[in-house]
Amino acid sequence: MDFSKRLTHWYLQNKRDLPWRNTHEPYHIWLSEIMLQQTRIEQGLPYYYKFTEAFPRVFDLADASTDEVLKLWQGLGYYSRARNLHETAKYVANELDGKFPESYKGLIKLKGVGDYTASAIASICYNEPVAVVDGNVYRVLSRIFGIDTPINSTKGIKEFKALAMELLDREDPATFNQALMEFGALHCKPQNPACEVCPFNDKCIALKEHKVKELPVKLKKAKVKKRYFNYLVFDLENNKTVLEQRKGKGIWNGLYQFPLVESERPIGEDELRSLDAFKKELGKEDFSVELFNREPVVHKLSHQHLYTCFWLVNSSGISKEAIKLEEVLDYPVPVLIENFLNEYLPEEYK
DNA sequence: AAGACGGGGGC
DNA sequence: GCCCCAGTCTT
Repeated sequence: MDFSKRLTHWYLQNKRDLPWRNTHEPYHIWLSEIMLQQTRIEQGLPYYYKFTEAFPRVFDLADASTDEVLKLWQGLGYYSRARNLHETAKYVANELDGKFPESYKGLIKLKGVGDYTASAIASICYNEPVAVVDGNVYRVLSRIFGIDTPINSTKGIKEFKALAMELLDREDPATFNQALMEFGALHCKPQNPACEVCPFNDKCIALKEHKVKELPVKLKKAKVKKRYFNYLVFDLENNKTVLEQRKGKGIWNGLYQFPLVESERPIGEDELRSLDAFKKELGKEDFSVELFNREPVVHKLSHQHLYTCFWLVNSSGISKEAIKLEEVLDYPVPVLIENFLNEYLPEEYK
């Protein structure tokens, strides 16, 4: 029996019932695919429900404010996805009359849509014969075919895409693509794959050569950097505080946070007061500073660890623009800030 | 070609 | 502590 037949047979018996599997509408497929980039289905699912309820049509998403979109995206990570999502929604709504491009070629021009997502939408919505290659596909194909080319090398990316295209069921690319990914997610898992009961265990090279645990091969990534954040939590009279929007290319672009003073290493109050960045925040103001957390909060991102201190600053006549404390939770903030607010804010604000 | 970009979960 | 997750964009 050929590859596609075996795979599809497995899929029809084992597939999960997911909300985006009950539609071919490009808006919903696109939404789910953007959300699921580098994201587990269990983590993305609640967000899919939130977005489809808040924005039933692409026009609704286009009409929202960026802050509104980011607030709903809060906690899902990789926030450039949310900004690109919003920009593409506005483009599709306003320039394309609400209709998504109907081919891989057209789709891949959209912001936030790369080879994987364009292939997924084109195959699922329009039955275009283009193969998806996500983390699941790399793992399944590298094992069954015994391919040790690094999956994050230029050569590997081309090689796996070509193999997936070759295997693709041209009659039903939508089912084939989803079946291959679902098989990787549920059966040919990173750890403890179910090789004993695998439909491919008679031909899997990795199983035959005892290389299941070595495949796929991936080039190692840069090591984690440590950073030291000092947030100035202005505890202004009348229950107000100060938030600033992060700008630029770094993490959390577009999200809000307390005024930040970054340091080279952990510091105490005297050192904090001596930093130029701190003086810039609090020039000639009359203020007191009190450390909120005895031990730094360690917030771990995949590429950096943030050692964070929250300093409660009591300042009179501050020149910064303050917002009411009850409005703080309306702003999109990093999980690090949200966690602090949940500890710090009085109950009546939650 | 190599980094940057989040947060959560498995072991 | 390290790896992975329905990847994309920038440098």
